[in-house]
Amino acid sequence: MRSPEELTAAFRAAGLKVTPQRQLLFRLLHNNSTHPTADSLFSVASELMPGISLRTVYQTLTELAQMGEIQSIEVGTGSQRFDPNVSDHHHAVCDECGAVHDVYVKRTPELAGLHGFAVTDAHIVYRGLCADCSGAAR
Amino acid sequence: MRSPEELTAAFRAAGLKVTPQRQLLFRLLHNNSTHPTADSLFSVASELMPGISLRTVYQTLTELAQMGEIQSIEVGTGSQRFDPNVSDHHHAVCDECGAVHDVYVKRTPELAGLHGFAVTDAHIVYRGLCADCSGAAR
DNA sequence: TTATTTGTTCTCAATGCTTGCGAACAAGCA
DNA sequence: TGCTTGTTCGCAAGCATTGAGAACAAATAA
Repeated sequence: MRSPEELTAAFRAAGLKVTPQRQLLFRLLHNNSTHPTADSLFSVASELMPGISLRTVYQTLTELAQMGEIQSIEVGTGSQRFDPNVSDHHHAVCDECGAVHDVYVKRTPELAGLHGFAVTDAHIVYRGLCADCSGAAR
Repeated sequence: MRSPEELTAAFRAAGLKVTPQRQLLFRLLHNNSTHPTADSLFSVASELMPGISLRTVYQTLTELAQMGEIQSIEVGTGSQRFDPNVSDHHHAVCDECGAVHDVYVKRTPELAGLHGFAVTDAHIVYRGLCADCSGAAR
């Protein structure tokens, strides 16, 4: 996604208002590679802005997703996750700690054995253990 | 998954009881390639066995999944889907009608750009329009 | 600076999906 | 047939997410 400054301009250009809540979320999402859930963002946001509503977090995330600034992903962890990285990539989910990592793949395989399906998107979810969890202790 | 008869034997062998509810679900799942949700199975089951509980459907599906007879998949349609096809395959979801089709892929791409992640599973979800929806009229 | 408009935030309730719990029940075996 | 133990059912609770409406504040014009 674009920088908080650019988003501010983009929101205004779109006739949307730039509120402190939105600016906070812009900042929390910028360069954020943790693939946060709405709730985890809400937790962090609440510390910086007590009183902010979970509803507002959801709403802003939805808007950003509609604008194409972030993408909403579903990796089987029960709740939506949001990713400010909107380049074409995939995800690796650690079964141990739940961490989600970005993965780049040379070429997504063409589907086989199915005729007439017009693919517009393909998303791969890898599962396993991340470096931290598969490594050392435990 | 195995046939209703084999499942019956397997359940008994595992010390589990074979109830009419379970037998019905075995039959409804056998050769079922619709990737049903718990609720859609419940609807069909209810017509054949009025009074069956959605709770029982969930429970039996969970057991079958734990036994490895079916797999629970999550393709971003809001609810879990169950697939009696437990071979190594992937899924194509129609954005129009929601249908889920099985897809076989020659080789899942190795992940790149991420070090130390030990992959145990990879699942690809394709999105687009199925033959029925991308084809003719609409 | 103030007033006005219009989009935003917040609270609360409601939804959809899934699971926990406990009482009534029935399959399987002696 | 009777007993034991797993099963079913109904209901409530849990979590994630969304809808609705009143109070509010950003943006713009006066």
